[in-house]
Amino acid sequence: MSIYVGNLSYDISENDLQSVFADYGEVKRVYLPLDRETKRKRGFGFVEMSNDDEEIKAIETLDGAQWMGRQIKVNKAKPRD
DNA sequence: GTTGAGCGTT
Repeated sequence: MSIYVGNLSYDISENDLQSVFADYGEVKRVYLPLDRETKRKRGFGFVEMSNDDEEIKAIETLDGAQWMGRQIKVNKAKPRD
């Protein structure tokens, strides 16, 4: 299972994301997709935790939280197609 | 500023 994190500042890094979610459990993977052509950040990212319960807890706690001056959105991510 | 990649046979 993976987590979708939206409404992020374009100024954050994968390390920033990892730091936030690491507070709820071990972060297995973090990914900030860049625009395939411009290489610029798209304002959202993905996080995977080692433990699903901690992952759910992180989603519930961080969704709608104020972070870097923005109210972030956190949800269970959909698998890629 | 809201759902990731690549051009390959795991």
